[in-house]
Amino acid sequence: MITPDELRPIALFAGLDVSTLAEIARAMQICEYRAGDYLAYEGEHPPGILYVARGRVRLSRSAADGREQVLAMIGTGESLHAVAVFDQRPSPTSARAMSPVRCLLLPRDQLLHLLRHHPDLAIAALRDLAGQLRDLVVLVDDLAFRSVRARLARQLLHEAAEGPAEMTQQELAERAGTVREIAGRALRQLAAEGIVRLARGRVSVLDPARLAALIEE
Amino acid sequence: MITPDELRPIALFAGLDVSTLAEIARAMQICEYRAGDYLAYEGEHPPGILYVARGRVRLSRSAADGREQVLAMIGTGESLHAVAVFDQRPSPTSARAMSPVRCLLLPRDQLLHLLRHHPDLAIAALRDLAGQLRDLVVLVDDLAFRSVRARLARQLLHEAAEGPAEMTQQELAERAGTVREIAGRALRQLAAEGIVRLARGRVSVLDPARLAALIEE
DNA sequence: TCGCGAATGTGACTAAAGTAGCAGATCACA
DNA sequence: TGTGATCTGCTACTTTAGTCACATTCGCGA
Repeated sequence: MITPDELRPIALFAGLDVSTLAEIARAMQICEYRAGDYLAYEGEHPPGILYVARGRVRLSRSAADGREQVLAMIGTGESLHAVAVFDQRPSPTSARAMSPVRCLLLPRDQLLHLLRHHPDLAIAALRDLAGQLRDLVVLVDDLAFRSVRARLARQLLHEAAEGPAEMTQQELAERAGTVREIAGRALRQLAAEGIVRLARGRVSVLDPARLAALIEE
Repeated sequence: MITPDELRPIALFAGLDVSTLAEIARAMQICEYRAGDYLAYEGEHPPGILYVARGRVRLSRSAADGREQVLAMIGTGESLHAVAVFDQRPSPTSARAMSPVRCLLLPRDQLLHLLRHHPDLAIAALRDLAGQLRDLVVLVDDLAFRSVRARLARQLLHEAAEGPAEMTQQELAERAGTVREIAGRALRQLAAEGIVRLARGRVSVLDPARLAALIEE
């Protein structure tokens, strides 16, 4: 059983009254995943929207030859599967838990029912999708115009905003849309320039300002 | 003055009753543009959603060095500016008329008012945004995994579905996310292989099947 | 503390795409 | 009809990123 309190971290539901929250809570189911589990694969038809209550999920798209491009990292309070649920076509992305993940599933029918009776919720959902669209435009911009070095800089700034980024060079490479060797070389150069410090499974940003400047070539 | 009839081509409004259509029509304003005009630039705050009633609009994103990546071509019945209108941040894209364009502007306030009172409209808008998101995922996939040749093949198939594609190599290059010289080379090779025929300002597809095969490497 | 697996470091090579520069073709329109 | 602008063709060169094949290092549990 889900309590309305558990809906609090989900931005979409902020500002709803208690009885509506209770109604939503009743419609939802809990899904738990271990780190590494796939929540869903490309091409599937998800049963409803998933809201992440705890943990981080990686949305990605894979090529025939096994390469993988990370599209977004979904954190607490954010949603998954909106695209496929709203247009009722196969999901364009795979989703994988990068840590232990707790999700709340809102089945499609119940979602539509809620949207019909709570216009503010629909408008909040529109804002949410608009944000996802904006993020993807930035990704396209990155892939079309920027070098690996610049993309790495963006990832590092984003990931190491507070405290060092705890991730392998492999993972960092995939987020930046490149391969391990290239990411490693770029990182070592950044380290040589005194912009970052490297350790096994960790990158610390020493000079955020210069890193930010690198994003714009 | 806009008549409800003019709203017919806009898929989003299909299925609404006549009085609602009249209400929407009253709230809208007509905007006309000549081929080549910019409807809006990156970073602006659009006053509302634009629906294309006639013509084609190119959404693009430009780099500091002048390169341009086409994000989408918007045709009759489709919408513009949804992202910025819903999340109230600067528009992430520029929009340019590629032919004489007639648009209907629905100001933000009126849009929100309509959405609040017509839940089906909100759900249709969510479906619309979901479709845009799906298209962008395909674009990311293209940029991350496919060669210029494959991207060109996709553009050609899409654009020359019926009749030859009437566009310059420059325009084709921008849609495929590359530069003129590279697109030209790839086109000449396709021509040598008998897959397309080239003429000034025009590309005819001779062998759609082989072209389709090229998309998957 | 041994050893294994994961993570990282490196160099040589290849491929793809972008850059530069210019010539020739074609079109629109004065 | 000619003339400037636009579009296209072509070659040589540079850069960036990806591939391959190993060597090395580190951390942790047996």
